[in-house]
Amino acid sequence: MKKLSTQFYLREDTVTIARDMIGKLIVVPDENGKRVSAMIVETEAYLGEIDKAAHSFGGRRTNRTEIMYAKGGSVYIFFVYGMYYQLNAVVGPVDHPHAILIRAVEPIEGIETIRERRGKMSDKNLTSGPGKLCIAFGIDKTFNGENFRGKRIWIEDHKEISDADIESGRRIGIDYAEEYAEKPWRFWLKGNVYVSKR
DNA sequence: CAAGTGATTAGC
DNA sequence: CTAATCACTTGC
Repeated sequence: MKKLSTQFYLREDTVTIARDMIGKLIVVPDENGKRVSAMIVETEAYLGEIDKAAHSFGGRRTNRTEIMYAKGGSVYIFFVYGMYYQLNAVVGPVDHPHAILIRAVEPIEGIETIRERRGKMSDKNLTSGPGKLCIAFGIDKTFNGENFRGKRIWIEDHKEISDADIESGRRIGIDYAEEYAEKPWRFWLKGNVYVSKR
């Protein structure tokens, strides 16, 4: 399968990109170069300047958010709650600080490696949340600033998903964002068991 | 259901 | 400098 084009990430309609990422395959080779991959089943769009839930709201530009201002296709990793990393794809042109949070994936290749990294955990809990999938892929702060067409991590075409199989709704864990907390900018694959609970 | 954990940020 | 907050997970 082939890596998604730069063009895919450079579009300015962040919500559409979030929807289009459902069904794509994330690949992160392990320490031996073996493919570990998973299909994206849940995403959330964060619309930079205008979105109170986004780290870059109001054009906020700090060490952490700097990478959101880079070119679409860049990898944005941040750390929350003192223990977990979150994987995001920066989208849009330079100085357009939008990003897509990858919230849940379904393991496809290298499941044994994923099970090992996750410890004694039921299969359904392997990658069904943004912090979980980072552990499953071995993603940490050093991935921040990488590119989704690079060697450590990339996204490939995998499966076409029709609109009938996609649901959308409000985003999770951003109740502080007032009117933006209600925006239906979360997308998931209908009925998939790896979609995060809550 | 609530604790845990530490980077990040805003506010002095 | 200090204190509050946080795009979550797990084990009780």
